[in-house]
Amino acid sequence: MVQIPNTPTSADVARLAGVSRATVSYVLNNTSAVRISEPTRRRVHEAARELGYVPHAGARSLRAGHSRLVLMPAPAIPMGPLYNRFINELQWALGRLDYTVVQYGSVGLRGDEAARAWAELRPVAVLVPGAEMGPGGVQVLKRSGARAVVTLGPGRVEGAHALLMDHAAVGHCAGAHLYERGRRRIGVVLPEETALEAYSRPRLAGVRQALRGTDATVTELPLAYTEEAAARLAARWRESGLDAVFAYNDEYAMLLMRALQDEGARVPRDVALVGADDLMLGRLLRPRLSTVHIELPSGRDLAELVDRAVRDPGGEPEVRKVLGASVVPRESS
Amino acid sequence: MVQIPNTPTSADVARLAGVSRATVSYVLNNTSAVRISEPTRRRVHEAARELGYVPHAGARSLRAGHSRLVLMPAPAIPMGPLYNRFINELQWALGRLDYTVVQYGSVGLRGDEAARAWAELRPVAVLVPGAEMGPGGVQVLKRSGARAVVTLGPGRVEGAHALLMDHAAVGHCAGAHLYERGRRRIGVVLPEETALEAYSRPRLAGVRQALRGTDATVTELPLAYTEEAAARLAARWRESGLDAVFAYNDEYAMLLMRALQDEGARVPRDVALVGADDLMLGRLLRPRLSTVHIELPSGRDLAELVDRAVRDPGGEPEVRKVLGASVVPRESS
DNA sequence: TTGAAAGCGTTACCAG
DNA sequence: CTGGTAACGCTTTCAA
Repeated sequence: MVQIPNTPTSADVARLAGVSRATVSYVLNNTSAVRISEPTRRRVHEAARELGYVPHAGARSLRAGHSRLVLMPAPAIPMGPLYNRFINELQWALGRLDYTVVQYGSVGLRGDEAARAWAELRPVAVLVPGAEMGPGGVQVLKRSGARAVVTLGPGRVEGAHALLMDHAAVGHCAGAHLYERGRRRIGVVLPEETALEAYSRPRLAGVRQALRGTDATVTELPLAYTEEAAARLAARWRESGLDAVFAYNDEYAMLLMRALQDEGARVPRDVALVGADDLMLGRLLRPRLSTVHIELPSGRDLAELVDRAVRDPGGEPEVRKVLGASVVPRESS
Repeated sequence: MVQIPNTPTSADVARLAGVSRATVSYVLNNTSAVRISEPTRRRVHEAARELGYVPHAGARSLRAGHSRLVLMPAPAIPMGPLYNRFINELQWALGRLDYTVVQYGSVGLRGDEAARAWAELRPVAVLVPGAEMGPGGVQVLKRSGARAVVTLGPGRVEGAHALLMDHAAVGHCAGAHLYERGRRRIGVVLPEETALEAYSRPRLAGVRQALRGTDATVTELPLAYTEEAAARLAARWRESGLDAVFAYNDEYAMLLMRALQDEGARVPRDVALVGADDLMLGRLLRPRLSTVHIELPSGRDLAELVDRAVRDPGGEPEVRKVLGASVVPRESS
């Protein structure tokens, strides 16, 4: 007998086990309201295994009126090992709570167009990193059944829970640290990649805030992530008169440190340098790179927040500050 | 009149527009087989916009018998900027072909258990990076309606298309290069993180293959990604008698180079060093780090392969070698 | 050109 | 304890 490779349904399982579809559902979902005899259970499980039966998530959520799907737009730019660990932890924790976590590539869609695409999947919750969603988007998602929308980013959005990742704190740390070290003419590297502006602007603002009311000055230093750009920036060094730089993150800091050293600048004597993200590689430079260590929330905590929000969709949107920043002084500052 | 925030269905749109559900479907899907009057189309679109109607992907695919969902398990470990760009390009290209691409966190599931979880979403195609899926998994996916399963990894799996990313080629390059440079006692760094074994083993094998039949020797150098581990390895340097190292990738190479230099070893005079991945940061070291540049396939090509496979599910599984590797000699070798 | 109805795979209710 | 049945939202014949 040739197996037709049609997708087996619960009806097929029922037929093979000699029971009704309802019974199959009861057995496979361990429905506690109904008691099924042990032999029957065994027959059903056996049949399901034999056919390679896999339930149809779409049909299930159609029937149930809601899914267990948690949608998380994938950030277009790689966010570094730290953020990656956070995401993995979150996925794991949500998995433990029996949610299905899925990352949706948001490339090419923008604004509320993206929200509509996501809404088609009828997620029960949506986690939005960055600042790419407006109130309209939240509206669309909630209207289509999302019981919780959580933003992970610099600001809050009407109707959504917010995990405030205030990158100004990162800049603030760095600025205060450099001031303490006696630096007064401070440059701040701004990556030219526009996708990073959502983070670089707040970090710059943080530096400014830390130095407000002091005699220190802040200079913006736009920089593309290439050796040539770094060399050009370093060449203008002496005339700029800066005595310190906060370099957005460790990668830009490493790039700039090299270029400065090639120009003959002594780090930290002539110019202090601070990065951010606490990458392993920063420790390999000579001098070792000072950096701002960033603390993300634990994935378990966020998973709990999501779960609570899903269970109580009416509750007030929760707003929580979650980004910890602290200077790790090493040798470059 | 208070809007009940129930998610609007096509029936609601039909009611508001004063037409039948069928008409709504025709209009919103631009069905060419049926001609709908312009005023009606307008009324339907208007009603849909007003209600914020978003179609239910699950219901649609239930009816259609298949989805437009392409599933891609997200690798548990960050794969670097190169791989990231490849993924983004792929998503964009598949999006152009009207597929919905989704990354499924595979954390905590393993083997065919994962395949079953994926199958619940009834994807029309599955792209599996790494070597985590066996023939059983492919079977499960195909049985549940997947028209194409494509593996991106070192080997091929029965029943699946394969984009062979032969990391032995990376090691081969490096080995041949070091031999050409006159090195004969060659160490190969093997990261201790087990998740990387799928790549480090083939790279080691490639080095071995490049040196087979020569007078050169190959020594395995297990190394954890910490400064201490690197220092320990470097301390055993003199006695080991090695004159070259292929360091798995640029990050491990940078770590080791630093440790070796701190031990007083001169690079490349005493020991040549080659990394892989061609990271920007490798250029910042002194000496500049030699590396193996890896060329991934274009996302557009893969998107086309997927599309073809979906349209012709019966076709022979396609097997294609797609990983280009070439040495970028700089100053460390 | 439009409408009625069937059916995709599930599960929950209600009879037996 | 088990089975029939209806309903979830959508598309697609078929009939008007």
